[in-house]
Amino acid sequence: MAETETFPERRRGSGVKLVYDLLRDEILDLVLPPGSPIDEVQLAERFGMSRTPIREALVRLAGEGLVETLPNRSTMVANIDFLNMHTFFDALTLMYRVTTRLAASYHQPADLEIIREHQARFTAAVEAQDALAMIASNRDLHAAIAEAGRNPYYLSLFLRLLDEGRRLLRLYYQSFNDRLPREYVDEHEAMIAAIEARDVELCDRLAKAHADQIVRQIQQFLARDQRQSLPL
Amino acid sequence: MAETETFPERRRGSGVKLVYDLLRDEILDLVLPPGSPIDEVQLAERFGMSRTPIREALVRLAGEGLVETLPNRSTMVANIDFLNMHTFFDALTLMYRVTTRLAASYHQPADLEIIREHQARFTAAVEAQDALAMIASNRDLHAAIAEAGRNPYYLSLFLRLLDEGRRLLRLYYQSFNDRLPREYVDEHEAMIAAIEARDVELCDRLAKAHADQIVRQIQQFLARDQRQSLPL
DNA sequence: CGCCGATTCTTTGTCGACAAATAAAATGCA
DNA sequence: TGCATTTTATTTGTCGACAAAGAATCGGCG
Repeated sequence: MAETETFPERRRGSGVKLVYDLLRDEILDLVLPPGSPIDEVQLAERFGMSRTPIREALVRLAGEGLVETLPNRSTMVANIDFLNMHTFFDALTLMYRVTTRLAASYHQPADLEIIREHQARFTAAVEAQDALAMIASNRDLHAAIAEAGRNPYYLSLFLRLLDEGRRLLRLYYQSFNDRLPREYVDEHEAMIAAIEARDVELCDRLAKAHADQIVRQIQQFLARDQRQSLPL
Repeated sequence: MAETETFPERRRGSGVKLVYDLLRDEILDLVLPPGSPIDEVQLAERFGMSRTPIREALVRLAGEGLVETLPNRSTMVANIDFLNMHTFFDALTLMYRVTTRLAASYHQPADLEIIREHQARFTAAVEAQDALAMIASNRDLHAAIAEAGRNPYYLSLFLRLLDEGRRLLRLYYQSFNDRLPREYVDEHEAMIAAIEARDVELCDRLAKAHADQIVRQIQQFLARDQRQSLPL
């Protein structure tokens, strides 16, 4: 029997955010795998609230493409589009480059502190061989760099891509312990130093190399999967 | 007295889309100027439906940043952020370039037909000195080019930027008749030809030049406004 | 006359209920 | 038995109502 969650009295207006955040996490962590049906009444019972805030949370998630809603029919967790993965890689690489460049130009001292905190967490995760923590802190680090670039348009697209990537990496997180090496820590350090030095061109090169490496790694996973699923 | 609109019997589920599309148009056409308060019950009466679908449409619009919602307080049409306009120009220029490049690589014959249709409409608008039609068809043309590039991530960001730009251009649409010259028609023709020739680098240069010109034009408007609003 | 607190009023966030739309099950017919 | 059609069941989309949270108004006190 599933453990019953209990949600204490909450303030008016906090319901949607609660549901939204939790659902979003469960989707990105693959607790709710792609294609899972989402039942409104079931969620309403689980959170102890009416269907209205649930629906609002689902509408927001649909706006970000995390769930898909067929009219008059159930909404489900969005699938991962493996066929057009190259468009994802292309956009991800470009956003890596652009946000890092802008960070070099527009960062302020407080930004670097935040960036270094995330980098410290990433380093700790690598040393602890904690793949899930690596994925999370890596994402947070690059999000912080994008924030320092101060372009909300790039930031929102980048966050969307990073989250999609988070979901993708979770698929293979078991394989990460031996594949996310200390090398990544050094690459991050180099990028942070280049940002601090405000060296835009160096940032661009480092970001591109970093992105390429991540893309290559994911593609390895994908290729391995496709080989395994080949008909014999 | 305002003319009463009448909305005939509609199919279940079509309500939100109706409200969403109409509100969106009214916001982008500045019928609802930035900062306008949005009253749910008023909209509910106007459309002859309950507040529930209205709210869902507003949530979607908030997800795209077209309206801003303060908790427990009225939601209003999002303001135009004139202070950070450069981030908008930067992103717009990059998306012009990237989508045109991709169109050169990935377009198919049917895409070119659609693109040419929009270009024909744009040309007609220029000859008719119809500034509003110019703005609309110019947006549609570039959206079609982005579609031909087949990257949904770029496309969604680009659409958002184009719509924000549509709102911006409406501010100055009276000044357009003498400022959107035939030159733009020729630039479009050159871009379309470069796409057809699959010349990626040429597309990049043309797109950048085109974007720069549009940015310069908007900046002229902005500068003129700021001069007029200078304290004397 | 002006400032502060209580009261009213407006608007939002949430709820439970109902009806339409579709899927699933049951029934009839060949 | 297999297929088409009706019936039931499930789930969504919409509604009207109510209560909480601010904003505006009013009244009291200095």
